[in-house]
Amino acid sequence: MAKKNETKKLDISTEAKIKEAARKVFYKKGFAATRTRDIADEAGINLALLNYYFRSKQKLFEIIMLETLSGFIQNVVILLNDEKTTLEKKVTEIVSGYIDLIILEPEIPTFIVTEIRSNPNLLLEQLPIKNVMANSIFFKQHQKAVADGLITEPNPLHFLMNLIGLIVFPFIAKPLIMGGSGLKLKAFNELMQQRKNLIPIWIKAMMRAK
Amino acid sequence: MAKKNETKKLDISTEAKIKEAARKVFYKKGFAATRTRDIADEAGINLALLNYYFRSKQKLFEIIMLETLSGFIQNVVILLNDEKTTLEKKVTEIVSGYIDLIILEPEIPTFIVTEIRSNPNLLLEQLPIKNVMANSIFFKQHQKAVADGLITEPNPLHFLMNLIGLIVFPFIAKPLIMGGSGLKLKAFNELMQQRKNLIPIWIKAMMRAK
DNA sequence: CAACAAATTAATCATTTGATTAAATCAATT
DNA sequence: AATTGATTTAATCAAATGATTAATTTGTTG
Repeated sequence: MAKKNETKKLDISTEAKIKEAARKVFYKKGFAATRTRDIADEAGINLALLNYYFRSKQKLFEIIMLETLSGFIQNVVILLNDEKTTLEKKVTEIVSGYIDLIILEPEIPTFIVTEIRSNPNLLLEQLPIKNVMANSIFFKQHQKAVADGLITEPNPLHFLMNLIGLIVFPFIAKPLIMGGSGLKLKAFNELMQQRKNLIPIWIKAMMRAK
Repeated sequence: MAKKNETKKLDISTEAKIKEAARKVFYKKGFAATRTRDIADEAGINLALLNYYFRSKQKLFEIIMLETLSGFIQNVVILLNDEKTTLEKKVTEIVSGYIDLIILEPEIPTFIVTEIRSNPNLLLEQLPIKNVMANSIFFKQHQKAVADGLITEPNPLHFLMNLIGLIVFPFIAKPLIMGGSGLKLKAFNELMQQRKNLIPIWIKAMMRAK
């Protein structure tokens, strides 16, 4: 076998081409509906090369899935563990960061939702979100805000579900929203941009409600 | 051909058995990952009977999908067009109705999201949500509440996205939430039950925020 | 019961699809 | 140029899969 670094340029070029094609097709259609031939065509390579570089459709998928999941979730985990930011600041950063990210890659949320359904265990146990979350700065700050009477609902899961839901749900329901309202893509995205300002205001109001 | 009513009992029995099995498997795995043999096994019938009664996997799927979609969406459309209820009452009814419904059939939201991705046009154009929505009582009530200064954000789409998102998102993200928090199903459902009371309070607070 | 249509089954088909193989090409090294 | 190993291709395989067919069973009607 050739050592990777001796032919790195070419390796990266072909291997990366396949990976990018796979990402695109998997994002759009999901694992079950994706044909390895679709990926090969999208990448402009011979079908056998896919198996040459990645052994199987499943293996290739797992690479894409793991990269996507960790990129998407670790993002928020890091922000939630920032000691230097207030709870309020965390909210605005998460909202703004996620909305921008999802507008760039709009298929990711639905991709994650769809594929985790088929295999909840495998993928979730790879990522140590459980421990990281339980000891997060966010949880401590939330707890304190509850103690100080600034937040009514004591369960931080509601806070998180609401925050992420308000951000992500419109993208997941995008086809329904666009179809049901007649909005075009540009108008939809403008609506999402508005939410960068609106969601933090809403969250603040919700959490104080009783 | 025998007329349907002459052998109705048996027809319904077998045909319905297949449909119920199809619903179950499609809900769980989605169209692409479902094998007609899975459905046949689940229904306890011979594979050929599926095609005998429904002509093809696609046709059978479309029946299930249409029933599911209209059941799920028409539900809210009707509530939104009730002249006799206030905006506030509409919120509590939608929240309560949907959460109960989804706890009974937890795979529906993800099923809809997944399958509309593969075919946004076909299915949405079958349902006349566009017209019904634009002229809904809800829209008028919302408009009035904005004029009266009771609601800050004038776009009713934000209202709807927030309401439905707060209800539905936790179910869509259920595997992630349960995996990330360690909650068991029963605890998760209790959390959802809490939200029947919480969401209306939150919505009210959000809509008045500025 | 005879006759006929409907319902059901077992067997099979044709395609699709993920994967492999063997040969060909390319690129670097001597 | 010859050698060697990595990369790429065309052809093909075997299994899976949606669908059909032909025969059998069941049920109804005259």
